[in-house]
Amino acid sequence: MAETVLAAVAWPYANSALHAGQIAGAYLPADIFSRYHRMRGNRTLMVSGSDVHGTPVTIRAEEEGSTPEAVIERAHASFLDTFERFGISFDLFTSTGTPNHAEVTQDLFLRLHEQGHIYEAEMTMLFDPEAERFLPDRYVEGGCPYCDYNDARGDQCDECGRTMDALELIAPRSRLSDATPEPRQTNHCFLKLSDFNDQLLDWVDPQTHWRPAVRNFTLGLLREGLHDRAITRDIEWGVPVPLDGWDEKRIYVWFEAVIGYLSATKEWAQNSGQPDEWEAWWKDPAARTVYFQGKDNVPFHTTIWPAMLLGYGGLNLPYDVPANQYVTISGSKASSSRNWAIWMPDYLDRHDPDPLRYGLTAMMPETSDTDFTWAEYVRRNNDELVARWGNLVHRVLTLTRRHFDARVPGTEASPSPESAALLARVDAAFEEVGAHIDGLRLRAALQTAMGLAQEANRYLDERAPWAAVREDRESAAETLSTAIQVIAGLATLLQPFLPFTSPRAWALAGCEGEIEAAGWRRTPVAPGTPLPEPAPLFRKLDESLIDEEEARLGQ
RNA sequence: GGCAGGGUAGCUCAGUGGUAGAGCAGCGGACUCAUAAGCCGUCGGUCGCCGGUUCAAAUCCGGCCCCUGCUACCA
Repeated sequence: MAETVLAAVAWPYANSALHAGQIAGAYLPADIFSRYHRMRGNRTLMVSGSDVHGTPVTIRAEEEGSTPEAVIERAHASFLDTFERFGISFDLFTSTGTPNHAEVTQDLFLRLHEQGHIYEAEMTMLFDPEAERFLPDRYVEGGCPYCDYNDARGDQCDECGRTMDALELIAPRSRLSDATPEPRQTNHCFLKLSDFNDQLLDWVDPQTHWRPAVRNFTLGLLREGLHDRAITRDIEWGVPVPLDGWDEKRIYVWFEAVIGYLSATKEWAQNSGQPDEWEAWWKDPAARTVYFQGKDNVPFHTTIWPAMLLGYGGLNLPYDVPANQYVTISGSKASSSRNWAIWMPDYLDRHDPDPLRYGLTAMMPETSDTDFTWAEYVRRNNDELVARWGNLVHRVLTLTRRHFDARVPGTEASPSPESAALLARVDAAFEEVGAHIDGLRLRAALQTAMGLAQEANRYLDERAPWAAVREDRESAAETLSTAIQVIAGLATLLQPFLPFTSPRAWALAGCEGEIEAAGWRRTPVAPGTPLPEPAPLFRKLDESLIDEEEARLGQ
């Protein structure tokens, strides 16, 4: 029976391009997962969008003498371009700036307000008298109250690592104007998270299929007890608060952005001409909603968003939040300010998408941080993609072309035991790889598929069709025909991971039509099928690339 | 400080009670269809340290050391 699956992917903040860490953390796993489920014939929807509100966008616009709209338009276009060129197959990548999103957000806000889960209260915030605006904690700097560091940020001291309240800073100053911020009382709406603490504990505790790090961390938060949080701000750039007398304030981004999963589904349904279709993912209890995130986003998706959903009522809670750990680059944490990152637009201008998709999947940080190095990237490309998989395809097809007139060889002989065994292994791999992908064990899934390429190479060496063709043409025909079937199967198994090169391998093996439409199964290729001229699937990379790319880091 | 993850062959890592594994690097071999790729064999580890449970521990328990991340009213 077909399943219903929603891949809800992190909303990137619209003030810079995407880097490889974000891709490995959320977009690539979501894409592999979604491609697999589509091929399986499941009702699959993958959505996300640009997170466009909040202070950083406004300030960026001011620095550039531009407008928030211009800043986010540029970022949004960059995201779309990256997804297109890297093969991240969203069904909808929208933005939190749409009228639909504002509508859905306000509906949710009002319902929670009516139910008493949102209340109003005074709070103290720091106000910059020169810039005439309230300041987020990180826009205030000053002396750290715990150590003697003088340039601590209002949320955390970079020197000693302690977190603090911005009001604790010694001699605070605004990062916008250098003025001394003054504490001011201001009225805000608070989400009563404490209402949901017990319900959330009861819900999270049995989620044993969650990754241990995600579940344990969430249980820790809940056992400490959730604090109510202000969900409005004194800013102009954001979704208006749908209450009388609140014209000067906006709904705060972290409350609003997570609602994007729901509003994006609704937008997709409207676009598809069936406005009620969104309910398939949000109201059918059998539907699975999977939230792809980096580990820094776990609290929002395992406590705050579920609390909002519980308060609203009638909508599905997350099925899983397979948050990934971080990818470090050559041993150091990625950093925009130090330009220590692999920027996707930059990468895609110089390299092919599949080798990076492969490399990131093979080292995906599913349980702990992992380190990306260009040396490992080149090695995986040359040893695994070129030598193991690409070469398997190439050697089989060139042999067939030379000795069997570029057609899938026909054979009278019944398959040898080795051939039957190999085909059976490929067929069995569909369940095995599928189960790994469905369980978000993507490294294991890819390893299983690539292990078959190695088996196929071993099979070829044992059968030696290049020698057999001289004394036992039937045997060579049978071997090559089998190898072509195996290649067709492997192309399908690898399609979720390598969507650019797998269709080419599929076509080289004589398959016709769309690989994804053929479904999650091995497609047989009939004897006599003409084969196209073989061309390498991957380019072997020169070692000099390592030094060139490393030299770019930190520049 | 608290919490979490990790410390296994030169390198990157898999392995959660029963004679230590993979890939790469090194060495050797047979082969020669292929982007000199592929295949086979081999070298190589007191599984962070100490103690405990057990017939049996990398695997369970306790303590300690080291690394990384998180610690949410940043987005």
